[in-house]
Amino acid sequence: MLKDLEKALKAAADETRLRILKMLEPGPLCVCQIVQALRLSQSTVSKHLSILGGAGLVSDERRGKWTFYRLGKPAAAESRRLLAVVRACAGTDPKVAKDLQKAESEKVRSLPSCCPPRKADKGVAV
Amino acid sequence: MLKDLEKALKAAADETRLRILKMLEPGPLCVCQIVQALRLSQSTVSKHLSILGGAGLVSDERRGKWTFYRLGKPAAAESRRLLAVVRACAGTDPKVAKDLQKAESEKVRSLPSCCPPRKADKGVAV
DNA sequence: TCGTCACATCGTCATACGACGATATGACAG
DNA sequence: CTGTCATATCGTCGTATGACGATGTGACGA
Repeated sequence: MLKDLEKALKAAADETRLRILKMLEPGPLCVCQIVQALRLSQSTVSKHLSILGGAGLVSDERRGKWTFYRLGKPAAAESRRLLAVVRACAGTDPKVAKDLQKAESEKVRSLPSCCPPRKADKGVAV
Repeated sequence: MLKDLEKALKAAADETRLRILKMLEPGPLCVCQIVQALRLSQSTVSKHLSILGGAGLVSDERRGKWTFYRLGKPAAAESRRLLAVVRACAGTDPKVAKDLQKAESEKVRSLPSCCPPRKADKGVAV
């Protein structure tokens, strides 16, 4: 349907959400890490993630108190195509590079408290 | 740049503009034909076309009094990719089908007055 | 030159969207 | 149970966006 395509495009058509998508390309992140990297309020980030999720561009996985987001797993055909467009573009954008860097450092810093290894858990795909 | 990608996505992320892009897939149309098919005011359609043009998703060609629009010729890599996504999606949407039909009939009806064959013009790619 | 036609641009209005702080929810620690 | 932490949701505010009618512009035809 046309409306679905519009929804997916609208979800992606926002700088903040594009930055989030770019941050998730290397792998999943939990909300607090994204908040730290973007330096936006938690409520704002949460809402953006909700919008991305509603469009099938990301999916979430609850892990205890934390929620990890990754690039769309359920991925309808259109979402996957759209993600491919995002992946192929703006790869060298300075803001994106900085976000990735921050996310990486936040990942390292928050790992001990944020991602305690659980039994039967072979690492959190850092 | 991230902003360019955002601009292209924002341009495409609107139902009316998606309908226009879908209408242009079979071939160029002039503004009046699009207006008739969409049943929107001329100013509204013109603005949408301007937005699409600014994002490189369509290009215009003046032909006397008329302006024909076609899917983005200058097409930066990202625009071309995005158009491919649009092309691949919502192909069976009922609204799109109806638009195409209307555009086709408008094309036929307006052809004599709208697209007078000019010397050294091998047809207007109807 | 004057009027008309096709289209672009401007000004305005109602609605949509993104930002935030405040608050609700749900999982764990004590 | 109670408190705390990580997220989600709600209410609000300022700005962006899409719709329209009115008007400007440039290319014809009389």
